[in-house]
Amino acid sequence: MEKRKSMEREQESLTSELKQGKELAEQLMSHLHHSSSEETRDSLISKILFSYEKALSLLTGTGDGSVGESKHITARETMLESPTSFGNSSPLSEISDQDCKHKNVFKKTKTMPSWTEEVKVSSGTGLDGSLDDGYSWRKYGQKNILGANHPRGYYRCTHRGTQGCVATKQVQKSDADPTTFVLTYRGVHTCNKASQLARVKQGLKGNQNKTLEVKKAKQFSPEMSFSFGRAGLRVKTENLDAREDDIFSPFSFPSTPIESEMVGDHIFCSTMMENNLVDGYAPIFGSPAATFESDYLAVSPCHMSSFGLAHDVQTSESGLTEIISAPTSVTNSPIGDFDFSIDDLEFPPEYLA
DNA sequence: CCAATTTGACCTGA
DNA sequence: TCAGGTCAAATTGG
Repeated sequence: MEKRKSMEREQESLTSELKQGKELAEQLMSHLHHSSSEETRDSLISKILFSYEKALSLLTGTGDGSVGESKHITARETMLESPTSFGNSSPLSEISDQDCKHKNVFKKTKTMPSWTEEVKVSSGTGLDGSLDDGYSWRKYGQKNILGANHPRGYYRCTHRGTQGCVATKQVQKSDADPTTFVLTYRGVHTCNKASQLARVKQGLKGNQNKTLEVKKAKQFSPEMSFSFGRAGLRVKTENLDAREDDIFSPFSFPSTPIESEMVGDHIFCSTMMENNLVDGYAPIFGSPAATFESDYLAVSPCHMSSFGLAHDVQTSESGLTEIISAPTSVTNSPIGDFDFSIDDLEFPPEYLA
């Protein structure tokens, strides 16, 4: 019961930090509209970041240390699928698994990494189901889920047949918030596209230390019911002119754990997840989370982004959960992107499709 | 014509 | 037995 109290306190602090972050963001927005001095804006941005970092530290327990639930989470970590089934294991092994499919389909998916994302789209954008994450998916099924108002769509990588890519994802509209989609990714992309993306991403730079921090935080999400997203980060650009294409960028999720950051935190989520899994059930907080893929990690500090409560996002298989929310006024240029923009990236042609 | 989606049947694990 | 996940034939769309 002690624990519960401390959790409540912690949540309060967190909420307050997040609120503050939101307020600051709003201030910033208004400053933007009134073309205030750059200093003012910078200062606001710094405050916002600080606020989020603080919130994050509350989550990770690296801050005031009031986070008492972390181990609990760690324990749950073991729910993650066999670390040897992916990550540093060669994708080929999975492919060969496929060879002996027939009846092994379910087994296979069970041994795959999986994580969940909650994507909030602004209403009226009609983006439903088209949350482009850079990979091409092919729908192979849809099911009504018990207790859910909306059906769940099942997608697999288009290159499954040609390249044996085993990545799959599920998309389901949230009951609570129809503008939110819960995406559950399973498996690692082994298709060319995956490596292309990886290469592109490799070109990005960032702050690795922060990345690790984010990673640690992300590890929490599934257990603590906290989700991370960029909502709070997207402090600005009320630029409603943003085209729908831009809308997609916030949704450029990591479709594969093998990938690292893209433009947002969600990506390392996958990466880190993989890393941690690869580490076996290594201690989350002490884990360097630096394994084979760590070179890809390149994230700007501000990707600490925001978190929200993800009540309904808990996934069965210990998926990582994150909320990526787009502000109602669709925008681009999340704060974390100051170092680069999507436009700077050379996406493979089909990526833009 | 080919690739993607739809949808009911089927399979599996709990 | 049932819910979730996948298959695959039929359908649709470019």
